[in-house]
Amino acid sequence: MTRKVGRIRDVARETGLSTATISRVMNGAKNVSQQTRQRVLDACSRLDYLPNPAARALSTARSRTVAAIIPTIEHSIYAKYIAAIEQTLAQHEYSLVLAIAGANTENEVQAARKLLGMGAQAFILTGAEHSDELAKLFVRRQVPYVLTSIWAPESSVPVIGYDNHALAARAVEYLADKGHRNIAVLHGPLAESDRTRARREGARAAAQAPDRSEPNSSEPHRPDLSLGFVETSLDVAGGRAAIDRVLSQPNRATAVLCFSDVLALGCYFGLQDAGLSVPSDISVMGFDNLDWSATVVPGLTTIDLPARQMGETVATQLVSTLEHGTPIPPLHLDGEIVERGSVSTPRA
Amino acid sequence: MTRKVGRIRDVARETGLSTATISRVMNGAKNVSQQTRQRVLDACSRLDYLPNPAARALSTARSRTVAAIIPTIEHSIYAKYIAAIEQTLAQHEYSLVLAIAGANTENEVQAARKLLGMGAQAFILTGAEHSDELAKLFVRRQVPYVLTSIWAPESSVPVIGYDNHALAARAVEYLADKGHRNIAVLHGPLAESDRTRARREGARAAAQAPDRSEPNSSEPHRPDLSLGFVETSLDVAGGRAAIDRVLSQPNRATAVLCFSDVLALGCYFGLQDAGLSVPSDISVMGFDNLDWSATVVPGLTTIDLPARQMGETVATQLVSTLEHGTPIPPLHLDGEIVERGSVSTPRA
DNA sequence: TCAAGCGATGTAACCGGTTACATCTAAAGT
DNA sequence: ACTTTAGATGTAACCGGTTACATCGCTTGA
Repeated sequence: MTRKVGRIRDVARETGLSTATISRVMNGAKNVSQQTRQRVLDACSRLDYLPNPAARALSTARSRTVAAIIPTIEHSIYAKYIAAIEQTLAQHEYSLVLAIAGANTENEVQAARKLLGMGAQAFILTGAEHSDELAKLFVRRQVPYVLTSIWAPESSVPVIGYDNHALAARAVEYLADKGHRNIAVLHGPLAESDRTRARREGARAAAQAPDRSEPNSSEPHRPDLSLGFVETSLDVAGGRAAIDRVLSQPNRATAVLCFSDVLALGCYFGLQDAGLSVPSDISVMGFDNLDWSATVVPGLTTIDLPARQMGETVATQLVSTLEHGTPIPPLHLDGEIVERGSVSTPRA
Repeated sequence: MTRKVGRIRDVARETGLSTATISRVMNGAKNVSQQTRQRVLDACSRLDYLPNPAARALSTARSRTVAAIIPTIEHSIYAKYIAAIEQTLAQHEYSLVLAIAGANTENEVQAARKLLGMGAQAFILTGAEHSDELAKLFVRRQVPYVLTSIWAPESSVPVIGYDNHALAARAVEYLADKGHRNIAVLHGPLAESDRTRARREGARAAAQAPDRSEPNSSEPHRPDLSLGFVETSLDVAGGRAAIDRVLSQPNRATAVLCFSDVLALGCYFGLQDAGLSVPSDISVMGFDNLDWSATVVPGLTTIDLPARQMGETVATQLVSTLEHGTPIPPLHLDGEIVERGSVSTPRA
């Protein structure tokens, strides 16, 4: 039985060179004659040689692997983000190893251990809330990691993301500016996501902020703003169930702010069922700007989260830390309101 | 400067044992005394020792890593599938490395090369169409791989998936049984997906099949069935654009079969815009059974694809090949029509 | 003509585990 | 009492690369 796969020695034998030279060619070292290089490359393709990654990783102490631990992949916003990370890493010849940990911080630690034991050189986490043990694990091993999808400039760990608190506040202000005074806020399970909690706090803060309008303005004062929060499951069905609760409340909201476009889609169908139309009967605003939110009828006014950009940035930064030791600066990515047809001024 | 991370030697020194014994404990070999085992485990946690994966992979020639190359992740159906793979692999202490190759077979070969060069021990591919070079690569290295999301029992490579041709045919038959004779079929780019082409062929075959109904039945004959295909982009916007084309045709279809729920959602909004209602004016049928398809109004009648089950099965099979050399049998997973409210008999 | 310098290549130690084989001890069998 | 056997542990070769250092030959300048 012959060897399954060529080793560097085979290439060395084939070319009559030493393994050192082969290695130099494979790694693009410059001090190899053009002629030798070509001879080696020919032999490599003839033998279908590919360097053994484990051996390479062992002697260089580098695996070219980055790990991401995410709560779930079954949410388009994460999918977009993961795709961006993967593509960017691929450009640098790095691979992405994925772990899906749910919202459980214990799972996360276990996943991290597994991924470390698989050779991950850096970690991408989501959100602010993690087990202390996780941080210890990374620090002890000097593994770089970054927190994403949040913004916390004061954090001692690099953070790359958007400010959920501020964006939610901006959304509330936007609705208030449109004249809404009674706003229902729909969101996913609070216990599972610090980002959701940050958004909720941001919305609350905006509602309680002093009026920004001109002192003598005839506009009603912002402090009149009343917010009702509804917690539901983070999917279309959750949005649909939640809107029913909103509609059954005595003093009905004139606008619904959903902390995910997915919830907003659920609202659309719930409202359609109830015979109400958006935005003339009730305004709906989303969060995420998923790819379909421009297509629904009416187009969904929402907050565009820079998911793709976040993925690219994180990957780029991590690669440059790994290659050159560059420290990772905290990076704030801005979201923006994209106005479409689902929000109007409330009817008189 | 002290060592960053403990090595097996450190544990050996700490416990006064040899590295062989430590290794035995780490790998759960049975011929170690209970007492020694405990001593080692204590030392490991004291030193925060984790075996170096590269060293381990090098000497065992096993990386505990499985690669999946998928066309895109930004499609819920893939997300579900990937999640299932990851979870199943995790249960067996394997990791998933992901590459997103688009529809390009050249990309795929490159990705495979990269993943091999990263230590992937097995591959999960999507669809039937791949570069010959890819197969050569795997065969030469004796890397097991399986084709998914399709069904091709005669294939020489293990296949685990559903039969796109048959399912599409079943969908057409279902609509025909409901009385539809003029059906529009919406699908994504043909060039990008052999699965789409298989579905299209299946639909065509069903339309041309001899009538299955009773010889003396008063039902019109199946051969009267007329099918119109519309190619569009595989997203909600594509569905919406396509339905406009369908509506503008002279002899309007009474039912629209979408080869993805995502397209169906686009149809819903397009039809809403056109003032038509589902299913009384026109029936809509999907493909995928995404999580929201039960929630839209009316509920979407669609074909449930066993994405989760497929992911679990593939992962399980691959692990057992890697661990015990079990050959992978071709596995056919069935989809099923889930009836909801979006299809009715055409109006007289 | 010769030393210095440089580019191309070879030698061999090393990365951190695994494991076949050797060794040792103590219990069991005769 | 003496061999056999089995269980626990140690020794050291090996996995397949990388790379510091050594070597060699040729060019260059004094």
